[in-house]
Amino acid sequence: MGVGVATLADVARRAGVSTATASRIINGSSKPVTDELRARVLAAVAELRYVPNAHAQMLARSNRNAVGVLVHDVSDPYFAEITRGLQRVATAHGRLVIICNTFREPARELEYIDLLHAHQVAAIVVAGSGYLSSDDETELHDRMTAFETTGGRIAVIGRHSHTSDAVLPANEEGGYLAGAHLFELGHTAVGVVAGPAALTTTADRLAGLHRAAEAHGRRLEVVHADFTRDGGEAATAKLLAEHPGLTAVAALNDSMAVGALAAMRSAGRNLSVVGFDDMPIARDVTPALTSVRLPLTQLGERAMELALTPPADSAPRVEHIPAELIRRESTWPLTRPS
Amino acid sequence: MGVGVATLADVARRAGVSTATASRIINGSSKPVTDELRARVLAAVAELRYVPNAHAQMLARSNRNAVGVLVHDVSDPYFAEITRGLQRVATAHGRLVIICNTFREPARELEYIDLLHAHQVAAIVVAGSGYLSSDDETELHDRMTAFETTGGRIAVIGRHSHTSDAVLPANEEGGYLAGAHLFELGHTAVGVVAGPAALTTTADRLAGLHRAAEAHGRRLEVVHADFTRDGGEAATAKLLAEHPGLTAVAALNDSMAVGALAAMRSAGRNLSVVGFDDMPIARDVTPALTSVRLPLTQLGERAMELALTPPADSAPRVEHIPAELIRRESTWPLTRPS
DNA sequence: CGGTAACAGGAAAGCGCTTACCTCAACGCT
DNA sequence: AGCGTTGAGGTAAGCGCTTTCCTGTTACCG
Repeated sequence: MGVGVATLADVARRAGVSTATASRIINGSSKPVTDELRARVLAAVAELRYVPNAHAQMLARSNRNAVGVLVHDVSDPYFAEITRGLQRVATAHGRLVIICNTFREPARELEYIDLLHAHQVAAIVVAGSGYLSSDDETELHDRMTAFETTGGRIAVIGRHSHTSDAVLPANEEGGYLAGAHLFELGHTAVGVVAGPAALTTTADRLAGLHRAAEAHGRRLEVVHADFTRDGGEAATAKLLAEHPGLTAVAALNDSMAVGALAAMRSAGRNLSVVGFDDMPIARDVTPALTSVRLPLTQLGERAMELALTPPADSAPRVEHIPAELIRRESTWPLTRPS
Repeated sequence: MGVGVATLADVARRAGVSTATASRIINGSSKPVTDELRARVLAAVAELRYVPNAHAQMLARSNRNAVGVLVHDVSDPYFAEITRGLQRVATAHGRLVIICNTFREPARELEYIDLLHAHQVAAIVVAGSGYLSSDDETELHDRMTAFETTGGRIAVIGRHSHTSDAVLPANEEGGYLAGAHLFELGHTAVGVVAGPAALTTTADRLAGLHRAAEAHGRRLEVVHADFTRDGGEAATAKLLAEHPGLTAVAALNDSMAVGALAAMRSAGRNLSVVGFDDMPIARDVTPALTSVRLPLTQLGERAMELALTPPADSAPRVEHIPAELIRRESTWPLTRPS
């Protein structure tokens, strides 16, 4: 057993057939072959522990069978959930999924787009908020179209695009739902624990919140921080200190909401809080979080479906995924003792 | 711009040079080239938006530059954390990471091992508990050695292996820590919310718990369920119903511990509970979970380090990663009103 | 029984790169 | 002047597969 990998030629030689025949048998081609030879080749494959070189295969038959996925961080429950949906349908289509974590660094996004392009993936799904405006964003757009002109398909999730298929969660509407809920409970002084200002997700959710505020003739106190638990804790602490009169806060995602709960606990305060995304953790904290649910898995599924389905015509397809308010125990009418 | 992808030959033609020269320039080979030609080639690359075909490259220069990772499910916080560590060091070594979710299905593990093998990855890291005994396990072992004889390297995390490098979390010791903690607090009737009995992780942690029980002359009531929050809730409900005298429970991971908290809440009971893994959620539930901490990220880092470092000699290397008990508010002395 | 169609299998041309080897010219040396 | 060097670039042989022809058999038909 030499150090070299066994090749098709080795198998063919051992079975006393041509590489053509060996290839046909191994791939279950439609060409008819005697059982005799089939057996010999299969035996050789087993004995040599032959595993075909995927790169050579890709090169020879120039079909693309993998799909790439760009997410900020699969470890983040938000993206984990989306990724689950992506994987499900990709696997159902027999595609291999290559996941790339960009950690919200535009440079990494560019790098990965090229890398996936180089690997001849059939499609790329870009999940996650884009930036409101930046050179990187247009550069990214460039690379994406370059990929598309080679026959690759692109679908984006929660990122505005005028050229690619997109599936958009109802961030603005969800923000409105959260705001309306709080105002209808009678709260008049509400704070917002927002994510990074440059992200479109933050902007969209905030817009919905502001629309609700205007509809009720109120205004919001907004503090920005990272979309993390600790970010939420810090932002809430700041809100509590600077605006003691607040009776409710809206967090732009559940991680931040959990942080908000922690901040309130340390401050000995007890405001209503509404989260966003309805992550699994929402029902396990105390009080259980009222939250705006986004069907994340479905978001992923739809996106992958778009990416894998050839477009009917050239116009980019857009799908909107609705949001829904899930009421739990973290919000209550203003009259209740705070 | 035809539908076909631009190739090196296209670039060379457009720049009026040979493909050899083009290749050298693009890859920054050491061979000297006039600035004139370099400029022409680079211009052609830009104009054609040329991106080299990774498969052709892999085939030509037969070096392996990617590494594969097999995990049960990246969405699971436990594996997400490990994966983070794996990625960090892989990226530091300039390797591309291919993540494969096996969803604890042995068949999928086999499939992915072959797939990674076919893709000529430099190494494979298998993360996650193996099965106490099964045909699949030996079959898996077979494929792994097949991969290794072709020059690939393998490292496993938390899975016993006599042939590959391994990094082992202190599951048994951690179990002992959890048990000892409870017994030292005076509890005498403790239940265990365990994961699937067939997993080595369950077996190891349970072994530690039993060792602690014996050391204190006690016995444990064990119920098995899935390693999930819902599994933990169900198992705890069962425990509560069948053994009303229990005053404490040890959950074999934090997800189950969270489920245990939920079950106790619905049952109106209030026992001490100790979790395992010290996931981020541990500090955000009420009461905050006492838990056995395993440095998961480090586990991943060490494993990738082993996988990427050629072994000094042929003997498999084994690293042990210690566990530590983190005390929070979910455990208390028996004397306190339950 | 000659002719043809269906069959089994092989030869070889790529797929898009990298790289060992070769060529050609200009240069410097004795 | 003759010759070995060196510099700059090209030629072409693969890397390991797939697949399109192409060849030699065998079976079947009138």
